[in-house]
Amino acid sequence: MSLNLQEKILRAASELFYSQGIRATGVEAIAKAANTTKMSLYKYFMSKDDLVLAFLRKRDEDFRGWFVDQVDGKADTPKAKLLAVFDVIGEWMAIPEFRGCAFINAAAEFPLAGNPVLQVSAEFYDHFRRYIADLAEQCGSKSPESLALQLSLLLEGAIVSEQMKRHSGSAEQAKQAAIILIEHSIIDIPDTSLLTSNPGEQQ
Amino acid sequence: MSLNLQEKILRAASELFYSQGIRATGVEAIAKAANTTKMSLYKYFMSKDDLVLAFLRKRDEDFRGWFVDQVDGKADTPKAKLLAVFDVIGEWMAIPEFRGCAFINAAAEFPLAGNPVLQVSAEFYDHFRRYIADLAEQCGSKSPESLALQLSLLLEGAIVSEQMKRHSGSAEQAKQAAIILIEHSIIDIPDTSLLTSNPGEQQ
DNA sequence: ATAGGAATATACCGATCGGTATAGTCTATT
DNA sequence: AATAGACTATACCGATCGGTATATTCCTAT
Repeated sequence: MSLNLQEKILRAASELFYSQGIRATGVEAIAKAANTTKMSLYKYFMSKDDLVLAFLRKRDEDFRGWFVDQVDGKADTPKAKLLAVFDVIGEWMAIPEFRGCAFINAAAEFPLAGNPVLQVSAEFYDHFRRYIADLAEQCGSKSPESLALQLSLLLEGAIVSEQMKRHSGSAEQAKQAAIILIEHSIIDIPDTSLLTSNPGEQQ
Repeated sequence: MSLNLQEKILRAASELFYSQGIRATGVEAIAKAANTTKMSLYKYFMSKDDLVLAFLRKRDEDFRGWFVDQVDGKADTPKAKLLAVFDVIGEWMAIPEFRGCAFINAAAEFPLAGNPVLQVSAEFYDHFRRYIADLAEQCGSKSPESLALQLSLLLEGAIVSEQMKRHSGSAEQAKQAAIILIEHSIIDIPDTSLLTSNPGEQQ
């Protein structure tokens, strides 16, 4: 029935961190939202920074688990799953609580280079990209890593775009672009390499 | 020689806001960085919020101006410019001061729906997308708005990706994807519509 | 019944926040 | 030389920050 106190605190913190931002959320407000006090909060978490990392790590697990389940519930074949990814993101972006990606937001709030927050955020996207790359490989993509990175750029772009301006069709456009990129990565179309910007400084 | 005091304050604020984050930067630190005091700061700016908006609006102007100049310096034809966009972003992301997109970061720090910060950030990307859409139209793209949105998703994705993990080749991959999308948007390849995720629930 | 640990309530700490009040310094114009 | 206005220096305001000390209540296990 009632949750572990530690989990209650973590849940309250997670919701506030995500909805209001991390720096904008004080520990007093977290304790109040969890129906407890700062004393108990500091019994389970050494510091606010510790709580922030716990939030991000749990979010990493939860989101990826939820995400894979959603995709699996929508599609069976690898190629269909690769496209369903964009539908799942699109549905996520449509919920009113959507406030962008917790990891991108956290990275924006804690810019210092060696910060563990940045590290956890980078790991999340590594995991995410690995998931996409595996699907890409099962599709028969000729360079799964490249395709995975490109698709993840579309996804991240759609998320931050939707965060700044809601309902601008980012997810649909991302999916349309993904269709083209996926198809192009699977079946080769040899005569599209005639596009060069400045032939002299090609890298 | 020496700048307007108001501009000196705005410059100091801009650098600190961008490098450390907005909430993490106090007005006292801004005044100190501008070699002045809080009193003068509050003579020229009504509040910190006012200063934040001034920072974002100036950034909007400056960045877009700088960006267009860079692109124009790299390419002549619309199509070449469309690709040069990715080179410019790639070079920008390589400088050590790079800390992501000021507008995405600001949006992450001020999540409340009606916040003017969010509005200014959305306007920046509207302007940016318009610039891309104009180039796309001059290229003969069949749907310049769609292509522009797709390309901007790639760009925004590359920026946040590079912010979380430096030197992961985001800009190059974004450019490779852009080449395919641009080519596909200009010359039609009719037989790539055989890609459907779940035929029953197509939206 | 009672002891012990878990949780609460509350007050406090020093530091910093955004913002202001007041007095003094400097320089340019007359 | 005097005056005006821009700028500085500094102290202060109430509020809030992350974090702690202390004492009390509550529940459970023996």
